[in-house]
Amino acid sequence: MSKYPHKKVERKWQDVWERRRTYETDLLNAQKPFYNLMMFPYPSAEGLHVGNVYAFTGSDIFGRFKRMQGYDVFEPIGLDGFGIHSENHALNIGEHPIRVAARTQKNFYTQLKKIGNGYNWDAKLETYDPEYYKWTQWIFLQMYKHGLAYRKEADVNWCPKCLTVLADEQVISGECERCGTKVVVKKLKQWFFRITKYTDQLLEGLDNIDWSETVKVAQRNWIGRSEGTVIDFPVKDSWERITVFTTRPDTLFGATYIVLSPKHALLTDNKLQITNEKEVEDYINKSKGKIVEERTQKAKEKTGVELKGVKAVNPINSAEIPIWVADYVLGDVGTGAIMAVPAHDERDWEFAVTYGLPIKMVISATGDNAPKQKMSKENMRCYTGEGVLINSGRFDGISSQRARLEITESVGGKMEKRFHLRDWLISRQRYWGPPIPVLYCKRCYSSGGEEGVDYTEKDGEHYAIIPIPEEDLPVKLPYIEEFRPTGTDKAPLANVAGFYKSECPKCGGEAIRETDVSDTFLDSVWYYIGYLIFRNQKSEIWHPKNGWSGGSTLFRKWLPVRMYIGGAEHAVLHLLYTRFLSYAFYDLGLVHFKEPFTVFRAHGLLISEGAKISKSRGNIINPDQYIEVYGADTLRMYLMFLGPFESGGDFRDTGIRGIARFLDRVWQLYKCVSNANSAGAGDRLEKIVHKTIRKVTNDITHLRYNTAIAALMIFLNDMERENTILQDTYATFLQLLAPFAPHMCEELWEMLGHNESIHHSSWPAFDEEKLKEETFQMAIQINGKLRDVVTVPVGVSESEATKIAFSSKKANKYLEGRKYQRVIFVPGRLMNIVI
RNA sequence: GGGCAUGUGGCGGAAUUGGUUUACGCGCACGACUCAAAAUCGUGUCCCGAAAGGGAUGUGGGUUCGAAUCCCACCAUGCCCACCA
Repeated sequence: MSKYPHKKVERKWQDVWERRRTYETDLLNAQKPFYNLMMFPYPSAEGLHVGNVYAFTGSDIFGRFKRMQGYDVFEPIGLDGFGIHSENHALNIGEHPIRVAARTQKNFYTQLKKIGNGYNWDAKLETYDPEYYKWTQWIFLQMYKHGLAYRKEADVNWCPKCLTVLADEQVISGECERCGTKVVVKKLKQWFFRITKYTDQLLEGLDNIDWSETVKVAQRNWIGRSEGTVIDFPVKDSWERITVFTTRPDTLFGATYIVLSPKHALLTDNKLQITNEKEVEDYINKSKGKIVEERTQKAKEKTGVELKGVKAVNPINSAEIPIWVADYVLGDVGTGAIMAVPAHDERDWEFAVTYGLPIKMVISATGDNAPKQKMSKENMRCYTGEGVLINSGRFDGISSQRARLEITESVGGKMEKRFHLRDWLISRQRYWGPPIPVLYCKRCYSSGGEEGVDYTEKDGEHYAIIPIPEEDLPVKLPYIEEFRPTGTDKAPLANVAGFYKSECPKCGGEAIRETDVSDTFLDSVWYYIGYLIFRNQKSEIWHPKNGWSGGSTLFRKWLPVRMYIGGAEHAVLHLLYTRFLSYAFYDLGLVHFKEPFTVFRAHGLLISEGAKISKSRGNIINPDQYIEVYGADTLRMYLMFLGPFESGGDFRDTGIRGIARFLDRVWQLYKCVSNANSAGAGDRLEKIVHKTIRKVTNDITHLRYNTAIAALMIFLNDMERENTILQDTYATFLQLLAPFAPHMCEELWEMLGHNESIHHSSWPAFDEEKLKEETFQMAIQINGKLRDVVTVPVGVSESEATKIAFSSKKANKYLEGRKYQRVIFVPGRLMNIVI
């Protein structure tokens, strides 16, 4: 047989699979549904990179395995093509996003087909398809109608390069997640989703889902639960009081001053009647313009201004302490005000040192935390740990922990849980997204007072918010030539009169449309449901005016997703938002489950030559060239062989030859296959067959593809040592290899005379009985060191094993006739003589 | 600064979860085939040592008959988050 002709074989089967609809699933009549989902990609200019191939292949192997185990596998694919990412790319190359999308879509699907994954192409979707985003808009309306979407003015993150607001989750270390530009704060009216209503549920739900632990931890951290106390500090000679939140009420005696955030409500209209109003106002204005990064930079010196002519009173000891305003205190964390305890908080320490404010130690470190030398003024440092109270009046000597409760109680404080998670800002002042489906009507505002209608202010005028009626969806994104961001806080659509001028569906009067579009992550919160809807979109039941009522049978059969595979970088973006929406859908009676993904596994990161794959490093790897030279099967297997799927791998193309060699040997072995089908007694390969079935089955189940492939290599090595191979043995081998190398195995399977696809054959079963060995290699150790290895019968007794061990020449050399203290016998494994 | 990982040959990585360290593959060396090369096949390949033997899982300690695996400290690398009161 000549060399394996990968091009011919792969093209042949890709065509046949498509023609025979090998991987399409009858969603309504499936008996054993298994929804195998992979995160759909953002399309980019270069098309698929090898990292995508890595992720998709790992997911596809699992799906193929489940299919062979008898499940009806639903494995859909689509494109997450709406959003800033795609639009920025279009801007970069100076082409309209609609045209870019059309081109990349074609390219992507062609590439995806060449990898040979078993997708349900019938169900494919693109988020920029109006048939898709009419549902994205419908979801917005459901959220709005149930009070989960609202419009409010807030300090928001603004990216000066992308010229749009960003969600908190999209700001990384003060920089825009997409373009790396430093983010500034702006006060704008924006649309939010009320994710904070689900804080507790989202946190608790994590305990009951089978997800990669790293992602759960990331979500817990992002939700950021902290327990503390809310304490009121009265303002001297005033009715006002300053409420602070602290996790360390035990340090209350050490509070030597109060700090208000520049955004604190008490600072407006000089409510505190301070004497240096002008100075404070200047400071507030200055801090407003600061970019987020400048303010959060740890090294950055802290600044602030004292509020003159006013003092706060520490409720525990009636000490009068100064009040400051400083932008190291954030307006949207806690209560926007803190009690500063410089002796026990690093930020307060830094600030107190800068401005010469008093520092009072109230916690003394104990035990292991205790300082080696006695603290003096000179070597004094801030201590943030726990300890015993000092300088705290009647609380002296008690532990931090106890003091938290007792001090809280004695000042009438309230224990409270606080969370870092804040509502999700979903409006974007961009073009390439689904228009938010609401109208603003002036006349409905004037007629006023109607129940269930919200009012808002826009450009200084008052309007009623009128949701677009469901039957009018989608609100189509119009094609406009001038799609560039405007540079103001308005979206490009705000310049398109033909779009925003509209008629109020309620009163028939003039109304204007919302011109912002929604965040990309809203497109992807429901796509796993979208695949089911899309598959059936021709039916009349699938119209937004009917909601999802037509889906209950389908939803119950297929959801939640049984296996979801994707990147861990979406832990607090896509994965948290999706859980949130799913909880909301449940409450709105739209779905029957709360958690959307029963199992989620984060695949590892594929790196190249030790570095993260990125355009700037110039180490992008295009899979096409490898598919061209070696074939898709080889590339698939090579990627999976690099290391455990969940830890990623380093792509060095030297190793790919090894896999190419392996597959070619599998191909060559075909000529050694005998016509005989059933094993005679004493088939030397019987044991390895069953061993490999067990190993590969177990490894695929746990996504340990690298060791599954190693086991198949061992199997091949053993087969090659024989002159002839039984047909059954070879067929079993092909079945085990099929999820990894689907094209070649299909071809050889057909050559063996099968008419049905190998991918619909049943996964081989192993027989425990056939795995039983008669003897094993027993290790003989002396004091835990290996001295000899002997072959002994499997059921050997301890006394027999002891006899055998002591008769070992090698072992005896070390015993030198000495008496042993005892022996440790591990059945089936070893004998350890302790001397 | 916080959280989470990881550290085993020249390299990617195995190790029945506390029991024979280095499976499988790459690379390398030698050999076969060839006029030659490539491809392919075969043999070998943790380190020191002529051998007997000894030493090795980032470093140092501990628990144990026995530790890559468990505990403590330190070092290094990677990822995520970060003025969260």
